[in-house]
Amino acid sequence: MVRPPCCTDANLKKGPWMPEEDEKLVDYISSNGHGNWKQLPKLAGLNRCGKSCRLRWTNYLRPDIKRGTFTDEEERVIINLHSVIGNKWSRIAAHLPGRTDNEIKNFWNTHIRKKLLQMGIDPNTHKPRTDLNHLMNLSQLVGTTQLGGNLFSPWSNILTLQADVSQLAKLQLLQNVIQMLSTTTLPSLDYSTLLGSRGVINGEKNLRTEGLEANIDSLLNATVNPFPSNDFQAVPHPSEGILDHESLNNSLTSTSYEKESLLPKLASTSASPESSTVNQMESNSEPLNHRNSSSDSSVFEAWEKILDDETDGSYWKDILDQLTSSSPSWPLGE
DNA sequence: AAATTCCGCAACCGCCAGATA
DNA sequence: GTATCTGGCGGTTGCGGAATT
Repeated sequence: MVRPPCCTDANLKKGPWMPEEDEKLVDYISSNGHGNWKQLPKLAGLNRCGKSCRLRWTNYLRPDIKRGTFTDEEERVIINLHSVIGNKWSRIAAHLPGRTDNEIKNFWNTHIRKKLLQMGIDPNTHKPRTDLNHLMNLSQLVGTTQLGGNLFSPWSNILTLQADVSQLAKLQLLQNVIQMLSTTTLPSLDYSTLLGSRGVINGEKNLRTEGLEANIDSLLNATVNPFPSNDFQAVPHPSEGILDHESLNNSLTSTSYEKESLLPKLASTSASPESSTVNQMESNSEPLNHRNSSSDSSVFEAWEKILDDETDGSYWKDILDQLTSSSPSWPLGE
């Protein structure tokens, strides 16, 4: 069965809306509601297809639309939700009153995506970019002649530029983490444990008894702000795993709700007052910082220490800023 | 000052899922 | 059970203004 296009009438107007068209649409919906979108244009005296009217209304004319730049908080919410559910813009929009899916989608594509890339984070996976080309390019750009088979030597070259012992230690750690990320698969987040441990949704729902049809959006509310900092932060704690859609669904469809999480706690990556919410929730429950990999523990511990030291949450930004200033043509693009 | 390139955003397109006859 | 309709969603396009050369 092949559906005909929604708007087959070639005489219907397309393109930007005129103020008088907007006025007609608003007037009609204000007094009659939108009802059947297909009938609406005719009833409202508009030479547009219903779909176009619906889009204009929902994305622009609706009275509860919130316009203007996105706040840092909104940005964090978008990033965190995106890390969980991906490009589900309407679902993300449901968590941001007054924002439309289209607006969020545009904001993602024009701002956040670039920002993540500039920070060396893959906007699709929300993981640090570890592709070899990226690192090899970096190597070439800093003029190294001593790769010596060590794929991570670019970091060392940068270190010589910085000549900073503190940075050396941090970058050494970063190297270890990247190496680990590139050679091992991060454990999937046991979402049910996470939720249980956080006293999900103010105790309004007991997921363990209400079953797996649990309201995913409610779950998302509980994880919407894992990086409670005033600074932009998208780099996940290396030990917290990625809240990808698959693992979310796996957790939601798994029957092993009682299994112990393999993951360390969801680290608050700053010491900002806002982080107390997460910390409080964690303190009310079983600690999640159990580790089953002793070989990784030193890296994790060091990482946590660095994060603890980074009270302003700007560690990654600083590092990347320094890297980019050392190498003006740092390959930021894809 | 003019030409060109870049960027952000509104709008369109095609597909899908749910509702209904 | 099936065909059709409608609304909704996500990806993409193209225009207009800003920035750069």
